[in-house]
Amino acid sequence: MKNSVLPKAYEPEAVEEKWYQFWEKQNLFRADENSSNPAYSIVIPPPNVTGDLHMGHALNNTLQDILCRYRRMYGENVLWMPGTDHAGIATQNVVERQLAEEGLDRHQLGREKFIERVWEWRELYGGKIINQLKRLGASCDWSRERFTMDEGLSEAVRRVFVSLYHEGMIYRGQRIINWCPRCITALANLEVEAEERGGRLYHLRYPSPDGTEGLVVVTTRPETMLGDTGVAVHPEDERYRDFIGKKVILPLLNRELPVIADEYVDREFGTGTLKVTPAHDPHDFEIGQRHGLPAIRVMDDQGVMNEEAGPYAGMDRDSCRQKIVEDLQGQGFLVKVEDYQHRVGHCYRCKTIIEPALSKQWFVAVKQMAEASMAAVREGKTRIIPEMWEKNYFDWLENIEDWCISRQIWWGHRIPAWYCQDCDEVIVAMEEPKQCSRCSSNNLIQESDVLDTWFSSALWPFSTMGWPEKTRELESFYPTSVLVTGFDILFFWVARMMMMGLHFMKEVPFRDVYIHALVRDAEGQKMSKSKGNVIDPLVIMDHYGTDAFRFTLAAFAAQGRDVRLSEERIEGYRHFVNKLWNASRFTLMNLEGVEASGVLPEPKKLADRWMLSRLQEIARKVSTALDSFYFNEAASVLYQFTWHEFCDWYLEMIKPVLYGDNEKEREETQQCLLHGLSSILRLLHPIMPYVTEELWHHLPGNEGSIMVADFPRPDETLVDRQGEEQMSVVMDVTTAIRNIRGEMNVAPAAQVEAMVFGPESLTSIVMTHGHYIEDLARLSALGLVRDGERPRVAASAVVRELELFVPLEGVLDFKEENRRLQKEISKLEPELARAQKKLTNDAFLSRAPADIVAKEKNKLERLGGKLDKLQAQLEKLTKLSGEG
RNA sequence: GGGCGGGUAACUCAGUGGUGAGAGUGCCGUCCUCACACGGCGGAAGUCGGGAGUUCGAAUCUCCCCCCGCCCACCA
Repeated sequence: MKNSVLPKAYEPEAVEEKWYQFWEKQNLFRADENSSNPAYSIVIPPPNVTGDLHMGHALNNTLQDILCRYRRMYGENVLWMPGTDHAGIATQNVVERQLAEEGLDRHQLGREKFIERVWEWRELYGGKIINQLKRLGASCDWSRERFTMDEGLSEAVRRVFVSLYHEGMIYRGQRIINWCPRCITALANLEVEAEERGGRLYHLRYPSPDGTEGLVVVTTRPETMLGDTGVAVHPEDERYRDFIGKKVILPLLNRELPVIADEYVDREFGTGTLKVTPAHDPHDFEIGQRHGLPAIRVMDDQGVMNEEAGPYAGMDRDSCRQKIVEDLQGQGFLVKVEDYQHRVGHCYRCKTIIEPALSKQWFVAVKQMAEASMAAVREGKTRIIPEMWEKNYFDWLENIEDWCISRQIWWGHRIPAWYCQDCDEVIVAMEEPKQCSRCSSNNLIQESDVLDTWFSSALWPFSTMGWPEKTRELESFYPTSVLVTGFDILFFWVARMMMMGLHFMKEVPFRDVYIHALVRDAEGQKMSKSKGNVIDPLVIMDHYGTDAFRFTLAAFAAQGRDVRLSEERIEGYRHFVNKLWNASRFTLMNLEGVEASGVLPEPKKLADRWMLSRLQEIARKVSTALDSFYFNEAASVLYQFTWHEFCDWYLEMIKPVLYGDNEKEREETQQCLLHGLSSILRLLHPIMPYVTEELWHHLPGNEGSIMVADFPRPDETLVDRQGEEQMSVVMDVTTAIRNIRGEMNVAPAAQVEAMVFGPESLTSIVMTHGHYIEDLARLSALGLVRDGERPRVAASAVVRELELFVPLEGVLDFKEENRRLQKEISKLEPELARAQKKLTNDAFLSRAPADIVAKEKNKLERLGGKLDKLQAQLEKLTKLSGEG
């Protein structure tokens, strides 16, 4: 055996880091904003700086990387814009937790020191996820890496805020918002997760001032009664007609509450009366507005009852609820308590129960922008793929409400608004004003709130490219080609980028939005730390190699489905990487002295013709698949071809030529082999960058990176239908003989003879290319028989119209052969019956398209012929065994 | 309450246009044949969740039902 430069098995750890450094050093990820090549751009969904690479990132970025590498190899000018998100609340929480471990809280530090501390934290840990992305092979243009809080992006944020404010689309208003008493901030509606909970429905009696029974109201949150300023009934509710306009007494606080009539009240629910708490419920707030009821906030920002709560002041909301229920019961106001399932809002960052509360906040009026965003998709300016997500997108935008963008945290973009302490003027500006624009006072205080983290994310496609400057980047790369993301942030991010992009760039931010699945564990559960079912991508990469991992993700990324990751599957694809490795090893062992000629000789041998022809079909399929985001299709086509056509058939078929001494033939085949392998490597590179790069450099004639090699395009001149047809006969005959050998327990090393009988069109193929069959089926000879000369004692088979015989004089097990033929026949019969039934059906004959009928007739004939032959073979066998 | 996705071989999943049910893993048999045992060759294995309908023909289209998962929603 010749020596090989390659080890026997692929060792990922030995090559991955080397090639990543090579790519970076060669500057291959760099996009050229001045290039004249067609541009292809993707902005990364910026991972949180707090983040560790998880399966979601791994899938998301693998898919992006596949697209980018593929397009680059097609000669396009690819920009993959990377960066990270400051992730306001999430990051602040992480650093606060760290402080807590030191026995500190942020208030002790003060705002400035705390922010410094977060920046420090970011310096230390913020790069982690970037390095993990590199490990994954991500070919981002790192020279352009951005952070949502860096100088340029912060300016873009201010510019957008100021502009929207002056357009009247950002305003400040007193509203019921969602308040997280743990994060101590307002949240947008989207940031509240409703969860089904087992709660209680309390029936409370509010007596009349004259001491009579009054009204019974129902509530799930009895502590809010302290903020009640009225009781509402339906105007047409006969039961309560006499109460309207009168008063009832609020127990415990003995406040008089007006009874009002409002159509919002549902007569069917509970008792048909509604306690109105304008400061702690959005509907109540509206009712209060309609009827001029005061709004009394009874809780502070931390969820502790305030002075308005009278005797309950200072209690947290939970113990207050308990105490109130106790007191009401003690005083006879608690009528009844029922168990009640209902949905309760939780903070999406810390899972604390949300408190709806009246508060002055900043809002974006989004209706107009939402309309434009819907129109853009409706008009096809942006495609959402798979299409089913369009519906969700439209539904959300249709029902959208103004977006609360102010957060009472410290980490984030501080709202560029200043309040004059002397005249209450509000000044919104890019830079800090020197004095009040109305009263010239210089006693100005900046708004302490920061912006929702998603506000800056919404600008990502253009802020990362230098907006508001008119940059070459924007000119070349905006709108971006595609956005690749999970459906969990369709509303948070995608819809908002559409709004902002359309508003400020007057153009959609992306042509396509590809929505991929969520990664779950093998049981279909969402991976989470608390469930302990997290599979760490880094561990997987250590264990199986990055390429096997990426291939698995691609193979799993069927559209519109969850991805259930199983390690077994990854292991399977590690085997595939190894298979590719060994195919290359084999190739290299047999290419000694071969120079890459660059020109493929016209292939003459069937194996070469066939392989090259198939390769064109594969190249076509892979491109089509990647163009339409069918990553799994690309992966499976490549897997199938590489393993089961190239390795199993082609490599086996060319061995005699490679080992033989016909130099001319050998050289020709060597060139074809080299071309085949080289093409496979290039086709696989977007999915498996490392192993393909490593192997690429071992092949003769390759100087630079495979990253900049041409992606194979189908070459019509290499398509050889006739060759494929001939090969298919050769393969079928080979398989049939192998089947006989296997089933009849012929020793693998033993050589047998085989002969065929049939029409010349087929026998000529078999005889011309018989050497392949002889070799692959281990035959000592392959011959023709004439009619009437069929061998007596032989195992037999039928391939198309060919009868095939393997004489086994003396060793033929008649029983076994009988069983084998019966099996073949029984496989055929139902199929044949189906075809017969169809063809005797007048309706089928008259209504089905002619080509379908023809096809069916053809099938019947084919199967019928085959069956006849098999039966004849069986008969003969039976007769023979009777004699024997 | 509204909507979406899924239920195909023991397991995990493909099946994009209606016309002969596929892959990987696992399983059985066999072979350590000079690229690869992370391998080769051969084999077994599915009433395509249930029911009805449309059609010449349905895993695929329509309707109903069951089960699983998800999203949205202001009945206190």
